[in-house]
Amino acid sequence: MNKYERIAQEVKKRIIDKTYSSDDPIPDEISLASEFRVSRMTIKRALDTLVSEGLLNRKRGHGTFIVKSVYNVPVNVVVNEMLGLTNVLRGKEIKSKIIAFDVQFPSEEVAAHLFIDANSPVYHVVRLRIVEGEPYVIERTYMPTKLISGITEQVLHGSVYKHIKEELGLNIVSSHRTIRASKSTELDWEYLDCGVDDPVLEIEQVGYLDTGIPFEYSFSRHRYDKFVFTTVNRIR
Amino acid sequence: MNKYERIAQEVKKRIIDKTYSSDDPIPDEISLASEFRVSRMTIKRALDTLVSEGLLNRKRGHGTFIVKSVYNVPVNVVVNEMLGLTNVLRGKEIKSKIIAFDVQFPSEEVAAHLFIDANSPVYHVVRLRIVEGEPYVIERTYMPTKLISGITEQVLHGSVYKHIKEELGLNIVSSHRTIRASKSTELDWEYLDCGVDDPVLEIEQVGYLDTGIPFEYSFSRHRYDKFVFTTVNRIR
DNA sequence: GAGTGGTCTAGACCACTCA
DNA sequence: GAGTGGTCTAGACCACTCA
Repeated sequence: MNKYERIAQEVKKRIIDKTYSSDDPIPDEISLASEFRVSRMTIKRALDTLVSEGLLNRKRGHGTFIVKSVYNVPVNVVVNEMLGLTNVLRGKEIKSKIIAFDVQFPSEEVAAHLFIDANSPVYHVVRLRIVEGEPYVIERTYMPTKLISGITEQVLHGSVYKHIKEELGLNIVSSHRTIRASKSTELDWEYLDCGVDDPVLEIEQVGYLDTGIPFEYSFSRHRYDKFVFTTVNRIR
Repeated sequence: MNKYERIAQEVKKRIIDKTYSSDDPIPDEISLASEFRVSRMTIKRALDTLVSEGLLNRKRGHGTFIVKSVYNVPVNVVVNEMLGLTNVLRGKEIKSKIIAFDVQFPSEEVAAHLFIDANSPVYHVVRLRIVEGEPYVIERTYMPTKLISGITEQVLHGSVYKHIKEELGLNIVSSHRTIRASKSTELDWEYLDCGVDDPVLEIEQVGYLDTGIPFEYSFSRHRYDKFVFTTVNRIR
């Protein structure tokens, strides 16, 4: 682990166990640098990560403060699903029901999002993910067969992300997401076990490899009464 | 403007006008440092901002690449509404219809989110924001009267954020948001002019001042067929 | 082995806040 | 004026990628 990660972790610990009171600023950067025997830039880097996590708040000329709401941590769920469900819900029992699995030519929309032409085939997968026996999400995913090869029913019953990383040796680095409310459809009623007039929280996502190439275009549909999406925004 | 902001802007320009081809890496950090006559750390800082905007992608030992999807920029809307609608939609005609405006004791939920006790009064405001003649969003907002004083109908017809900044001299720095799909209610049918079985995209938000103190707790409800929320995620 | 980005240093000067 | 965080420098060493 890097110095700045180690320091961020330690400061986070001190915030949570109230070694640092939320009434006063935490120690200034120069003191922290001397305590941890690192340069001030490294302290700054460590605190940067805590600021972006929403735990700290800096005020030039004044100090670095603990965000008051740190203590009521949200219960939410849908936040880093892009690492793959298998990763996010580690330790829970995850099952997948394959609703559709075929290869097709991409629609114009799919081709545009995956940055491929209309003649490059894509996998089309619809899966219901079941967590601890409860229907969790319906995922509709498109992946270029050329880039993401070797998808089988067996892979689909496990983790596609693991297959991409470990079998194909590719690195997933980022995703662009669009979140919307949607009317529920027959598929939702049947598999998410939701009411006919229940809405659905849909997350549209394009996932990118470290090469900058998109590897998946997907739509994840969640029950409106069980899932929310959370973010921290910071004005600069 | 700082050096790193200026450089980020210039590099962004070169990406968009294709001075840098998306097939090759952009120039390495040492070359950029020498071109802009700054240190490598400053280049790094400039590129950091473009990486977090989703335009660039770094690969250690290899180079810095343009994310292919840069060229199809999304049309979306709900992304930085926290700066206040008046700010985000600058130049457009924004009207506000005040549906409710009163002072009340906070519910347990409101008190907890605003970090106040049950005896501290809060403003309770429900506004319909109308942009270019179209209903845009219904906002239900709670603000502690002690912290955010001087709210009047006149302020509510303009920008509350402007009031907070310019009249009260407070600095808004961040917000925590929860996004969900919700069933529409009578209020939505009436004011958002949506169908009885249309869902609504709701954003729950706690806004923070630079002191770390929450100043508003709000719920913004948008038509599901006109609004989406977008984010960029990056795995570290 | 040459070239790349990642981390880190030990300083400097500055802008801002508060007393 | 003392104390704080913000920006920036000119280097160093390292881990990783590719040929």
